[in-house]
Amino acid sequence: MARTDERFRSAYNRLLDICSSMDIGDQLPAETVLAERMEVSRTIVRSALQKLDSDKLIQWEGRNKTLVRKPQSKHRLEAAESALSTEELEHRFFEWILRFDVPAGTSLNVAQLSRQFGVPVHNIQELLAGLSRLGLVERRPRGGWSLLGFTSEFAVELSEFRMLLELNAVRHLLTLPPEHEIWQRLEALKREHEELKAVLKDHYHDFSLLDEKFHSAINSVVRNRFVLEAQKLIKLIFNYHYMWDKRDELERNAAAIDEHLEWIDAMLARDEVQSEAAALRHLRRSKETLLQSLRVHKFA
Amino acid sequence: MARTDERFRSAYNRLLDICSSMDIGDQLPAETVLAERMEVSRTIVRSALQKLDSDKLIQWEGRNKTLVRKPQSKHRLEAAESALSTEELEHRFFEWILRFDVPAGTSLNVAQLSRQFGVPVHNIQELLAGLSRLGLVERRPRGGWSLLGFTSEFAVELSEFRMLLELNAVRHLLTLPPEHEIWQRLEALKREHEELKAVLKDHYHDFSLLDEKFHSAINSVVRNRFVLEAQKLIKLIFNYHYMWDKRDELERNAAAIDEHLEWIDAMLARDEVQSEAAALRHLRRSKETLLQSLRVHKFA
DNA sequence: GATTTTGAGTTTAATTATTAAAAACAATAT
DNA sequence: ATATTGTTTTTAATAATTAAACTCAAAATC
Repeated sequence: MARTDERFRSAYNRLLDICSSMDIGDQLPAETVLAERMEVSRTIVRSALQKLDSDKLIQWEGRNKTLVRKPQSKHRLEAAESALSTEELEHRFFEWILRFDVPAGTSLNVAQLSRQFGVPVHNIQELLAGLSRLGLVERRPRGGWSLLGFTSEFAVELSEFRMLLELNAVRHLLTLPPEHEIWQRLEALKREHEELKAVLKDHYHDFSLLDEKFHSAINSVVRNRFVLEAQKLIKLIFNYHYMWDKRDELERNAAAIDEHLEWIDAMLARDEVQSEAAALRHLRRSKETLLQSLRVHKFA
Repeated sequence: MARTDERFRSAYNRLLDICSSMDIGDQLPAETVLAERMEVSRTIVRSALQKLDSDKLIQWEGRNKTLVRKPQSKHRLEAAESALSTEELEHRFFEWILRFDVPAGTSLNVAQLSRQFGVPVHNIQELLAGLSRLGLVERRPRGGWSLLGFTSEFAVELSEFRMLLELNAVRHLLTLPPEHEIWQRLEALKREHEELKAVLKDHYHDFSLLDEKFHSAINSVVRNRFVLEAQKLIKLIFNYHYMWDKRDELERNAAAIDEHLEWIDAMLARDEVQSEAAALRHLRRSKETLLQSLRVHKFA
């Protein structure tokens, strides 16, 4: 068979809803109106009307579409569970790779991944084609794909790229006028860091959320689609590593909070040199942590 | 039907060549050896051998494959002209967009592009899936794709991203030791710029090549897959604009050469402040040129 | 008579089915 | 033992298929 009639099914159900809100004997609006309202083509509207007619829910003659009886729940068509969206698929793919430490060089095959994630082969193809542009996977000469990423070189390069982007964000941030909302956000973040620091022993798990919030704030001052796209990947990878590298979590988070605070203070003082220095210190340590967690996993 | 037997046909022809270079009564090598030499799977080798056998060109019994008679040109299978490679396709796609000023928001349809470029639908799908990751195209809700890029915002963001990357490269370059090969390359580039400047009136078209060479040299000191990937796109777009924006080409190139020379001199003098300033001056003007050429094309 | 709406036919595109090709495995000959 | 072949299984590219969108002419309504 060819494409699914999922679009038809959901449109039909929406049409039932429209019928429900009408009285028996009322006329349904014109095909074009329905098509517009339901955001589908007239073709779908017509086939849905046809089904309503043959199910004796409406009487359809020319442009008269009279509601004969109110639809009941038994009339609804069950919608096939919607497949994962592109973003969900991507998320689950990374989750799989990071959680199971799928090693670089692993050959990926489309059919197997398609089964594993319960999505059409097509979607996997597109995902891989996209990731190949980020240098994460590679098409092998005689068909098939091969996972490249998540070697330590990858982590180093990603970290360095992250430094590049965040240092740029910091430089840009320091040129913003005092009335810019970022300064308030930084003040708030400073308070949140101090609050968490006070109760860290019992809440050190909360840091990863605060960490993301902080870095997002810094990066938010740069509006650039290329930077944004890169940050998506960076966030994903760093976050996953935070999630399961549990060694010395308390100590690491305590150190990170102090580094953040230094960094925030330097920015609030509009001190360019100190800000960059503090940013570098934190980003370098972050890179080391990522690298170390990769090593630990490799030899675990 | 499913996939073409193009691979088989070309393998068969190559096998005929091998037979031609042998004498009647000779034995063909083992299947694995043939497969390796011809860079195809044994499956193909075996089906080609089968055809040779049934065409009475060889006698095949177990591991004896005896050449019975020499193949003639009539035995050759005609091969379908080979399709474009992924990179060629990408190149031609950008060429089309930039040359015909395909406006942002244009709906792209896979079947039509497939015909236009003479490649299977499949390849177009993959190309678009990849480009969607760069924010150049977008999948539309009701199927199909839509071109996003090449608005002036895109040009601005691309230019700014380029600045970010090249300034980073400059900073990194200045930390390299005197024995690094980049310094010789810069000296050579300086000479080339001066030579071209002397004869610019008659050879101003040669600048775009030198320009690419110069920027590639600067960027070559950064080894990072994300940076590299971004630079591919940047190079492509800037180069195309150079290619057909012919207004004031002589003046623009003369100015650019002077900017490059200032920049090179500052780097050779290991002057960090001057290098960055010169780089910024050139990159800012470059951005303006790109923007202007976009405007001109839009209202032409 | 102009406009809206419908009917029918055509085109486009997503997905499945199919087949070529590759890979894996097992058996046999050297 | 090792090299080679025979067989089976798996994978991936593409053609066929069908849902959905689009187009245009005819008919109905105002």
